[in-house]
Amino acid sequence: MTTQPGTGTLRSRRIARSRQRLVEIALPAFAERGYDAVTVDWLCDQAEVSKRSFFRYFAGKEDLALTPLNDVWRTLIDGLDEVLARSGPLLEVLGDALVERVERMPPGWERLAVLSARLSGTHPAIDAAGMLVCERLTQQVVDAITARLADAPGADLSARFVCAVAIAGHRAAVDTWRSSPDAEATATRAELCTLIRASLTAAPDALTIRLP
Amino acid sequence: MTTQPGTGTLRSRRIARSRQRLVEIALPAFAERGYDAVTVDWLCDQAEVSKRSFFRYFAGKEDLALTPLNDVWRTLIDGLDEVLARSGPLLEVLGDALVERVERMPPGWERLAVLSARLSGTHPAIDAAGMLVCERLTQQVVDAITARLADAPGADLSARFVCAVAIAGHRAAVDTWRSSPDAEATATRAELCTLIRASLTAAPDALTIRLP
DNA sequence: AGCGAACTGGCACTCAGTGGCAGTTGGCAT
DNA sequence: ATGCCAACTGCCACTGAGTGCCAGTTCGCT
Repeated sequence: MTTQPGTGTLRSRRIARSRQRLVEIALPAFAERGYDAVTVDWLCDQAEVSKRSFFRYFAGKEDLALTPLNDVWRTLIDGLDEVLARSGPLLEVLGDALVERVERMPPGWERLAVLSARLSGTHPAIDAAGMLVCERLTQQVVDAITARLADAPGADLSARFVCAVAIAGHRAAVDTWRSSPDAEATATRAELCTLIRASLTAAPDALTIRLP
Repeated sequence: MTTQPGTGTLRSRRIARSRQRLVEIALPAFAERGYDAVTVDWLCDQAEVSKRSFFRYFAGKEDLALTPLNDVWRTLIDGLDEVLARSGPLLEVLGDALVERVERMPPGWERLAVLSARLSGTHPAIDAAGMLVCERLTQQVVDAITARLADAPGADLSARFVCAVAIAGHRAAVDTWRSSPDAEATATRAELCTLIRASLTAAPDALTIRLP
């Protein structure tokens, strides 16, 4: 989690700083020397964190690699109650909420997010770890929706589809975003938000595409 | 791959038999003693296959665990050209093709598929590996569609959404299927096919679900 | 000031997965 | 039938991710 500095207890700030340091060291290193060539042991050395603590901070090496991207989903999951209390088409509500979270990421998020997105493009295992977090979101949304819309038949299935589409739209947007020329230096979160909105508004019609 | 016995060269049949033996030993063992408690080394001992060969046959332990389910997707990917040559709504075409592959799985597939599906429900890492194969399908479909429908703007995005929905529908169907009482002994592929069809026909409307 | 809970580091360990290489075997041309 | 070659196989040593354990530390709270 990219906790804002100056929040919470001394302890939790120390943890947040260690996490941050690890991410800040890891992502450029992955980009430069390759994901596999950078070992967890080396990272821990650099960041002066014990390996044991590393695995207390992150669910694994892949989780570390995806921190910037996953933080978006995680903050969405955290605030899900508020989001699902809104009204309107679920897909729109989720899309808006997603964009909001991206907008609220801490400054400097873009640079790391691009690196993270590139890694997930080249390393299937990392990509898979990313989908896992999304899957957790889906599960939460489905649970909440079945509770809230208990009377509507098939609401759980609908919720699943909407999440799948939201996630697919986000993925498509990120793919485009990270591939823009010189993205690492110049890509902005505003661009990403626009891409997300664009793909999600195209979604409903997209489903009817036909083969000739 | 669940290759039919008696197909191909002597060599490839031996490989297929070794693969099959590993799956047949592994899935019940996973179910009985837990995924983590069953080591690759032990499996290789039992199946009389060297560890080195194990990793030649399977992309990893998770791949082994998902063989029955992944085989469906893999055969779909293999025959994709024929499938995309059909005409009609892409979602329907994909759904039909998916159901066909399930119907054509070798006899006895159900029992292993249920075990596989249960594992993927309890072990996120396995689940993730499963999504990876689906991701490969998506990629292929997107590529093929952009080539075929080069003129239609946003066809690639549409293809992505359709795949996402097809996959989500399949997942939902499998979840229900594997949870039916005594599934391991009694679940049939016909039931699964019905479930898949049912969720996919519900999909287009599902996207419009609203929060109150 | 000092208690208790939460966190930390270090170490040894397990196990998935890989590299390298020598030995074998099936496919195939003759 | 024979023999060659490429593909496959087994074996062994190795790397590196991730975990269990436990004694020591640190912070928050009273």
